[in-house]
Amino acid sequence: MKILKQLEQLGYELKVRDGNIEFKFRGEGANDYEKSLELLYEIKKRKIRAKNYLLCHYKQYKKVVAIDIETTATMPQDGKIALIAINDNKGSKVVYDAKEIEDILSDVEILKVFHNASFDVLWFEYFGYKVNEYTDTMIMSQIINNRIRQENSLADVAHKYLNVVISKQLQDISNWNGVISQEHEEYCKRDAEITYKLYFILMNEIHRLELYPVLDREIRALPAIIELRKNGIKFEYDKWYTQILEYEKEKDMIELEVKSILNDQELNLNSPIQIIESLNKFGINVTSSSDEELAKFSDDYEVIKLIRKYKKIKKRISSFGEKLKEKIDDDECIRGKWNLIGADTFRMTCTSPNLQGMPRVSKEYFVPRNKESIFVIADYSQIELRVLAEISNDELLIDAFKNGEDLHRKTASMILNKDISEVTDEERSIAKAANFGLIYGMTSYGLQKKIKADYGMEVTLEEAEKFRNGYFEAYNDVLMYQDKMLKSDYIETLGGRYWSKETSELDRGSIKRYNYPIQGTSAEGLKEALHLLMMKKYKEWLLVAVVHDEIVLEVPCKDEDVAKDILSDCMVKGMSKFIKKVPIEVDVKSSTTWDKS
DNA sequence: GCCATCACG
DNA sequence: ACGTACGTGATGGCA
Repeated sequence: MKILKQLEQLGYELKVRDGNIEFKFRGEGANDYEKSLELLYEIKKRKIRAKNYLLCHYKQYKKVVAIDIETTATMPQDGKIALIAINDNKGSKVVYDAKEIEDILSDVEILKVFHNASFDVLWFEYFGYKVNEYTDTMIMSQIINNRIRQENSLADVAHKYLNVVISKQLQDISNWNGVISQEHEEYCKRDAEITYKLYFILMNEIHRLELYPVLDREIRALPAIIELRKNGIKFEYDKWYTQILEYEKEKDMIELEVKSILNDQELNLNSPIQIIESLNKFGINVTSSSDEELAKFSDDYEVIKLIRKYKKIKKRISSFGEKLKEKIDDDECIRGKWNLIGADTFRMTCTSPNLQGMPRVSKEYFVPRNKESIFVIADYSQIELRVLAEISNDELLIDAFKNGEDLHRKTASMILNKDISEVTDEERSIAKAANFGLIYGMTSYGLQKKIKADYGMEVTLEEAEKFRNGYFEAYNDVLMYQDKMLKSDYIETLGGRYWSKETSELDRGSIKRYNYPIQGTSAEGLKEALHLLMMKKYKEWLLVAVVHDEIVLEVPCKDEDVAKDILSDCMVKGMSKFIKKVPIEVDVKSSTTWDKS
């Protein structure tokens, strides 16, 4: 038991429970993480059943290495791996061919550390090298600092924790010119060394802040991100383009019409300032050119309807027209740059292009890459409202979901004090706007505007106010939840993330505090689901898109039914890790396009 | 480079 | 009296 003694000295508390030895870092003491890993590996070798729920759960590695690669392009289909540096506690070396480290990459007893693993692992896997057991110092930094888009580059993190300044001079691919110099090798080696050092420092921080479960979940979700980047999704651009040309014609016609009605030939309909000016001159007192503002005048002026339509079509053409062509690879697939932690709430994001924001009308042009395959598409039913039910503990909300009621209809019936069967479709629409808006702090004025913009329905400010009051009278615990969030010093998700004085604080009194636990928990449940899916899916199934509450798989037609079962099962199980008080429901279907229909 | 706007959830 | 639901990414105008 000498080893256990040593672990105790390193700051770990030992407990024997159910025949297992559990370790927990006390938060003080030496906590030499590198040494602890060695000791734990010794224990594992001697077949002592040891379970360390904080350190690494069941994972103990015989060795840790950090790896950094330099590539000739940003995406693997456009280039190759030019240089690989690998570092362990004995120093670093450089190799040019991934083949030389193939055994290390696949060894499940060696932990590979990358800074931004989804980049490096994507490249290795694209060229046929399996990478088992890896982790990511960039993700650790994002989790520790609760900052997502800034200060997480290797240079930033190195500066913060190692107090070293590293130059980015050689980082730009365009400076490489295909020639690798001694300088490049040193640069690459240095990055691997820094990554190695950072791993142990950041791991200590993760334990100290009790964020290991959060890290573990993000790391387990990484393979899904790599899949998304690797696979891409097929897009029938030529067909979409003929549609775009139609939109173009329509847009030009509307533009002429608007100009003639407003008697303003110089008007640029893309300029908010000019629209406001021109409309004011015409006698319509808009204060902004946003759709919500224009909606107020839509019933009274034909020209407003035209402008609203123009803006919609213009958006499609400018953001999703010819610009998409350059994003399409030789195999007709679009590969977005998916980010695992893109939002402050830890939602995923996607850029160039943003595949999470494709317009509904374009979805029917996204198709499986061959005739023998089909999309299996699943999405959570009203997930944020279910998370709200769990967190707020609101009995009415919980009952509604337990009984499988139509929540919007129920909300309308509660507020209007009438039987569910008597609720009209219009009333249901208002309740729907209320359900989605009020939980994040919408005012009665905002509700009024939203109802007009989305459904074209007029309600007075008094009616909206009455609706709002009625909502919180009915769902009283939601009001309690919001009040608690405004005042609390500590805001948390159900998956273990938190905002506090020590990590990062959310503005006191800010209504975005309502949203963070809900959107954050939903994102955590989705990542748990993605992990399960990656374990359970057949290897020929392709993960092609993930949009916050929706997962799209591309599977051989013969697997259609089993894929539906597995996908919805994983989604339910993943989210149910956190949501216990209400059932999780998933709508699943198969389709020859991404169209929801 | 920032702002307003609008695509998605 | 004032401003008025959260989280993103991409675009065009404007300075």
